Amino acid sequence: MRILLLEDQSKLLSFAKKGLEEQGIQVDALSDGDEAWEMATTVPYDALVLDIMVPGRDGLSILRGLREKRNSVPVILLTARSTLPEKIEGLNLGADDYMTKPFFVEELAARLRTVVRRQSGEASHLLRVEDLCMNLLERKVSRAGEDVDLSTREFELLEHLMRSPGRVFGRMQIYEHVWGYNMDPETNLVEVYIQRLRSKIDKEHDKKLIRTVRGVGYALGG
Amino acid sequence: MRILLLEDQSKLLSFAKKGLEEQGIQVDALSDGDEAWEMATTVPYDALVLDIMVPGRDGLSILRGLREKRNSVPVILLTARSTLPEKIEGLNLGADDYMTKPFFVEELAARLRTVVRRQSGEASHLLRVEDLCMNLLERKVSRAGEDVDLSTREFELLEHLMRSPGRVFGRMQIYEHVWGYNMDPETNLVEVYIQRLRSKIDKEHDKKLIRTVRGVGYALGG
DNA sequence: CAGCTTGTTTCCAAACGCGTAAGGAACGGT
DNA sequence: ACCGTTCCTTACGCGTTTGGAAACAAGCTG
Repeated sequence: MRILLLEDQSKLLSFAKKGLEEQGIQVDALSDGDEAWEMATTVPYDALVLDIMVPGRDGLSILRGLREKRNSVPVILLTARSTLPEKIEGLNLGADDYMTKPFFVEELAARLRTVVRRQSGEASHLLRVEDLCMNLLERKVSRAGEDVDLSTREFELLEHLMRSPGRVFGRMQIYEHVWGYNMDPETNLVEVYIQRLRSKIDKEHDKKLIRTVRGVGYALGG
Repeated sequence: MRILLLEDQSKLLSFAKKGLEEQGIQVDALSDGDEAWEMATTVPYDALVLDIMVPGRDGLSILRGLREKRNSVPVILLTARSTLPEKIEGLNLGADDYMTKPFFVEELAARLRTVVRRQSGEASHLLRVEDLCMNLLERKVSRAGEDVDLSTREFELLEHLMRSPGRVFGRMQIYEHVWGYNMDPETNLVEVYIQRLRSKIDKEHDKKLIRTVRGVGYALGG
């Protein structure tokens, strides 16, 4: 698999390149948007990973340009943790997934693989676990066909759980992904949000989707 | 998996310990280098995570000492973001990896697994002995297809037994791995938990998986 | 068989982890 | 600036888990 990686923080760039290559993914690492556009339009990559904010042409612009040219190469966007609205814009433009920085290289690799694998299939920005559906593009969630509305945090927490159905996540792990890593280990925020999710998702259904694993954490389905 | 974690910032220490333990990694957390040296040279850890700057013996010194003693335990060094030269020195001394602070506990866990796997060829997140299955990621156990639920300790004990099917473990050995080192040798906790496991796993099945070896200890299957 | 050692089972109090409610701070829209 | 929503913290009750101990059963040995 060969991909293009566009990211202007040189440290992150080289780190990610190295990490991906260890996992057998060929990486062309660039830090300039114009060069990236040049490459993306001439080399047949299996996927692109684009930071939204870079010098030269930015990631969104490149994505837009490619889609206008009917180029359907899978694209994963990188955004800073704060910029939420752009996520949606990116997905509307035809991005296949996004990641917030900082991220785990392992996870990026995993998402690259899924995004490339399903290239031939369909259902890009849809997550489903049993009768629970999440549409990343519209940022909507439904259980058994009925719409459920969630706050931003609730949504992100659920998204994280839905990305690996059945897998148990520890609280710290959830913190790190959903909130960021400077969290007070004594708080019980995760419990609070799990309870809110439950009240919206599991409360009026027979089958409970959110599972507690005492002393460890939570999992969805399975 | 059992590791030693040396780090002097108490907050980070407790945070990381908690996070790693959520992922099924047993952690002896220390903040003093001399103690760490003491432990590292007496307990057979699967890996060490050493901060470079700590009171007492520092991380690099411990690493150097171990390698001089031909001890090849995997070591991951922790460094402040700034200190670049020391990274190189650490790797030259035989460290297996390093991480800059601050870091995601999850990533540390991932690297620990890689580093340990590299060392001893460990496998997937699925353990199976006869018709008994354990899924480490989902933290679920089933016997003959039926789910069994276990408390944390029970799970850890079973995991330990399942990692070496057929092998007989002495009580002390089980203590050390499942509970930790500072245990009262007069108690019969292991027996109690073996009994609890049996009642959940062997009780209603013809074939008993947990075997007692009189005067020695217990084994699973075989 | 009697006595000793070793393992099994039962019981209980204390500690712990989780769920939940309530209140205040911060945010966002009008 | 106001109001409603979202976010985070704190605190408490409850059920489970845990570790310890002690009674009980099963093997060995002389």
